[in-house]
Amino acid sequence: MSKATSRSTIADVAREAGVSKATVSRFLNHRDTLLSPEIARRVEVAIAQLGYVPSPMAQALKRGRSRLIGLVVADITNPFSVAVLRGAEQACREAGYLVMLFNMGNESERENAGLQALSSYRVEGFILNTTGHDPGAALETARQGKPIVLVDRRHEGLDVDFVSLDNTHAITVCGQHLLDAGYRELMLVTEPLGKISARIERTHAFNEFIRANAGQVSGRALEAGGQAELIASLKALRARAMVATDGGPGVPAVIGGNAVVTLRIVEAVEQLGWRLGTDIGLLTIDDTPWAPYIGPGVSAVSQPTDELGRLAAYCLLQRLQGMDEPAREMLLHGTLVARGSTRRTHTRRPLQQDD
Amino acid sequence: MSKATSRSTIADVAREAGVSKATVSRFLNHRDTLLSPEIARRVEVAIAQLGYVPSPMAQALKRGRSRLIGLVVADITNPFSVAVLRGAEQACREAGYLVMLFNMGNESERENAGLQALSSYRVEGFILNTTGHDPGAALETARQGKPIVLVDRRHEGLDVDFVSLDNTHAITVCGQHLLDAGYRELMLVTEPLGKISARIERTHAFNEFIRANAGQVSGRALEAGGQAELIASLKALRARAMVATDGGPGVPAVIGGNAVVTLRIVEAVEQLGWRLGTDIGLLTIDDTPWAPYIGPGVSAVSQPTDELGRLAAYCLLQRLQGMDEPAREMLLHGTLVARGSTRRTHTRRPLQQDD
DNA sequence: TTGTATGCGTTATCAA
DNA sequence: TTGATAACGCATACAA
Repeated sequence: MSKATSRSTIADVAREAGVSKATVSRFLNHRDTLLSPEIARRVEVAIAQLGYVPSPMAQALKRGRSRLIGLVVADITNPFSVAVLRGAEQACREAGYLVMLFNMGNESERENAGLQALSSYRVEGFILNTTGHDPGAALETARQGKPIVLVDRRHEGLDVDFVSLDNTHAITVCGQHLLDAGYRELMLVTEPLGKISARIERTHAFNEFIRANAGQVSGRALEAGGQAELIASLKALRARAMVATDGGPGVPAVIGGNAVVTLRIVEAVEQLGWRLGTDIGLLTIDDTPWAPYIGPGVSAVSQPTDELGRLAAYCLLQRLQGMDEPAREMLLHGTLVARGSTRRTHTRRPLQQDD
Repeated sequence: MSKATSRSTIADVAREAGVSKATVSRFLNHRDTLLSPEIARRVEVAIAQLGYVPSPMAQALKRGRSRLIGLVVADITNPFSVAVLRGAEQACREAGYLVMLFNMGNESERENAGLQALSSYRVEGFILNTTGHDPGAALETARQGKPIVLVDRRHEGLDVDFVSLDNTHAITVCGQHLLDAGYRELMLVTEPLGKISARIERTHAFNEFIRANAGQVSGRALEAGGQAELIASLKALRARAMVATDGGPGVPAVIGGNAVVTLRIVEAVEQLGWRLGTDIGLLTIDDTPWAPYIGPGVSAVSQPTDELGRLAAYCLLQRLQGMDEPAREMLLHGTLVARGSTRRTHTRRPLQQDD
């Protein structure tokens, strides 16, 4: 084992093995070729003895390749971001890359700062899950030929690989499920759209669904600013449902655009004293571990988050290996998980005799 | 703006400004002293013109200081880990450090791999939220004089700064609250203890609380393995509470050791058809955004997670600045957030007239 | 097959 | 006050 207080270098190994630094380097990089078995042995034991580990920093400096991938997320607090991070990190690690994370904490101004910080560490490529609100650094990065993969959110004017949930499909699944469950008055609630493509696409898809099924269903989309506004909109929604004339029992349904806004909807429903499912339907995009236990269970379209992260990493790795095809768009389907919040009648399991 | 396809170096700046590399370097590092205003100006504009940013890699190589901090978390999926990460990352960034994250994905064997990977990048210190199951690399790191701060989980034989929730206090707060709410039969449910200090401490504190209040309350701790075992234990608990004779209504209460296990308890309670609060009390350590909306709301002792992360970072930064005091232990208090799950009677807010 | 020498982008030591 | 130069740890072109 090493005895030194600071890490040993390639020079230490060379001295220990009685060879030159170049030989050690060759052992490290071209083990099989260009090396006599005897020397290889000596180097090998020296490395083991000193516990030598190459310095990626020095390697990066010399090679111009850092084996680092930059991951910038808008908000690490969002479970979706975390899940993507997990998948991406794992895939990168398996390919010999380490992920440097930059969390913007929902401050879109920090986007450029993040890219620059990671850029200065010479990361070889980026996975971005950001607003693209301030596209300067990203565009510059792309212009420099550094590969970028966008996850969940497109950036205007940035023509690069894009990995995301198929929002149109997801919303259609939502709408159809609500239709099948007998809801006739729908509302999509999202956080303020801004330039966030996922929210915009979901809103478009929702409006399109309503238009396509105009005979059976009506609905509108809401950008939920404050909580008061949300509550007012829910009341109005229910009022509209009440006067619906096509035979339904007048129960409206809401689609939550993501887990965060869904929690706000749940809060509003609670404040109104309504029961999920019976008084109002609720369906959310992005399933969470706690969704089954809110009220009668919150129905959800589950995103393949891990898969999205892995896919993003794979795309990036392909680009790093020189692939030069036009920008790709990879849309994955979500899967519906129906629970009590979209069942217009449901009973709580009764207390059992032997309990 | 830069016109180059690859980043400009200090040499480019020197050429552009008509000075030597050394001068540029001095401008960067000792701006105020040792520099004539005229030259400083020239360097400044050259830097701006080329969009020059120093290479932290090269700096690290030369200085032996990477300005990198390694953060190893047991499971990025755990909201607690994320919250700590957030706080730590922010504090580090404000101090000019970047955080390199390594997620172990709950595979304790990867602990050494993580430390070594980050170590090879010459991170200057570590923040660890890991099991310490395989202490080799951590001990070696500490021996090399690299500072380590432990968060939430101690490592056997590793005498370094430790930042955590005050588990004894938290459990006492839990116990007292349940006592005040009239529960007399208690159970602490944790995930398997293993070598995880937080779980062990909470269990000890719980047993101690029961002993200290033996006259009023009884209880036991459960390491919840499978879900079936958990359900059986809950039934047994309720049975014990039923026969309690001190006048109470025979309602037991459970303390969930963390958010993850609490969700399992919620599931079990649901499967049993019990109502939270009335049929069984529930109190969890670590508050979450969804806790208010599970049943009548799940009571919690909220951890100051952000604070914990920041504090860990501060401790580490102090060590990096050469502080050489004995290892410190910083325990922060949690705060109780009482909700319906610890109210033995509670009514859902009724449907309102004007809805 | 192995060793020598050079340079990656910086900082620090020396002269000037 | 400024400039030339060596060194950080490594990989590679070239020489042997």
